[in-house]
Amino acid sequence: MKKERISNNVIRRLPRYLRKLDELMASGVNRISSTELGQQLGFTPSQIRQDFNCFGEFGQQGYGYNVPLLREQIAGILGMDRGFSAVLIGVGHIGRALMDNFCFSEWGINLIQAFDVNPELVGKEVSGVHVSSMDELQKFIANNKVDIAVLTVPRDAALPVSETLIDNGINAIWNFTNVELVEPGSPVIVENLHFSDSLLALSYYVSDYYDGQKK
Amino acid sequence: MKKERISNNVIRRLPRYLRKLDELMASGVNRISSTELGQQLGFTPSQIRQDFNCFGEFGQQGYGYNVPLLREQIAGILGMDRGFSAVLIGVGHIGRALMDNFCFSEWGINLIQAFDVNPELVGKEVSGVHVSSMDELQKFIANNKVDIAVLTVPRDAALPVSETLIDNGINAIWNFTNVELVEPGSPVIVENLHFSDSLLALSYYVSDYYDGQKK
DNA sequence: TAGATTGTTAATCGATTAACAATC
DNA sequence: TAGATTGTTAATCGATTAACAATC
Repeated sequence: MKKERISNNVIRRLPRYLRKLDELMASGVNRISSTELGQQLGFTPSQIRQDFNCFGEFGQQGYGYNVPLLREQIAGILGMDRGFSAVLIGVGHIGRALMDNFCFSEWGINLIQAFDVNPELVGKEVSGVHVSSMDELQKFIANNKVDIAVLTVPRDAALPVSETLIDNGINAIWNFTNVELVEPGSPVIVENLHFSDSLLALSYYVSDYYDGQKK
Repeated sequence: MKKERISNNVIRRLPRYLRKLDELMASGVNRISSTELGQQLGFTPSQIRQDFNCFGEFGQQGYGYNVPLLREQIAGILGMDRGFSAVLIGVGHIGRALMDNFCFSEWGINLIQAFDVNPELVGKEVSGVHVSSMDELQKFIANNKVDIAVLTVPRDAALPVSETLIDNGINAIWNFTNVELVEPGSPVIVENLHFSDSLLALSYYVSDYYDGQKK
């Protein structure tokens, strides 16, 4: 695998490649060219070849790409085979939605424990995952290898909880709280899923569409 | 307002500006320079000035930017004052999480109706929004101005439901299904919130971090 | 007026696209 | 061998950063 710094743009495209390749595999396609793949994804063939070549030579001249092989390569690059473990903090609506419906293991992540303040939830199992009291969070992190914290607490709890996590050695947070958790330049890896940012971008494009119609 | 095509990168930064400005207003800050704003957001002052100048002259030389005024300008650009209406399809876990916890009105969107196939939900109110049968979806769209459809149905229903929506004139979809809804080049505005793509990007950065440590 | 900070042009940097030799 | 398609270099395009005149 090459060592040059991979741009964020490339990283963001990898999961889309992965989903498309899964889809192709499911429909029995074993081989695909960058041209065909580009048409299906809306990318140029050049871009696809450049993207893959960031990580090595996955194709074969005159043939194209072997779908299952390429799929495995990309899964490896994304760390899906590393057995990362995650804990979920905040078994509210979104937390529960993730536990019940989002298949962490499909993406190579083990959700090993959940935490909540609600005494009615503590001690129960939700979708096969044990819910512990927030009081036990620190001890759990200290005694278990936890690679990722999924943060689904209410807005007000976001900052204090994230500070606890970071102070106890958590280095990566999947953030659903719509709150910026760290200062710019922090070494902690925070992946934000800011629903409102997404909705506002949509709102902009809808506005833009209506404005275009008027003319 | 200027007319040049605004790049997607700029659009994606606008909601972050908005959140930061709300925060500044809440703490009573009335005026800010591009330098200070840049430090707080991790952007360069140049970028901030370029971004704002896409839409007009919002600042004042020698002074900086008026926080409430700038906030209003950005809210307007994002279409928050247009009174867009939305319907939500699929009152499952994620749908419910949005209805109960996500404040659509805070972002200028009116959630006017929800739809589900489950007869136990149909006719009920969820967080003040009426849940109708999926059978009534077509009629409702025909008889009401609906700007945005929030798609929170299970994966299998994603494509058929989105086709129904589009066939009935829906032009913008906020997509939580982790499924690509339209072909590349479609005129329909789809804003994807692909949880798995986000998690995999995080997984990549965690892998990358561990690889860096090893050396 | 002097100082501060924008608006805007120019320079740089990086990402995408095109082209083509290498090779299966 | 001929055809296809990659890997990779070069060209283009666009986005970010720097610089500075305009001006509050």
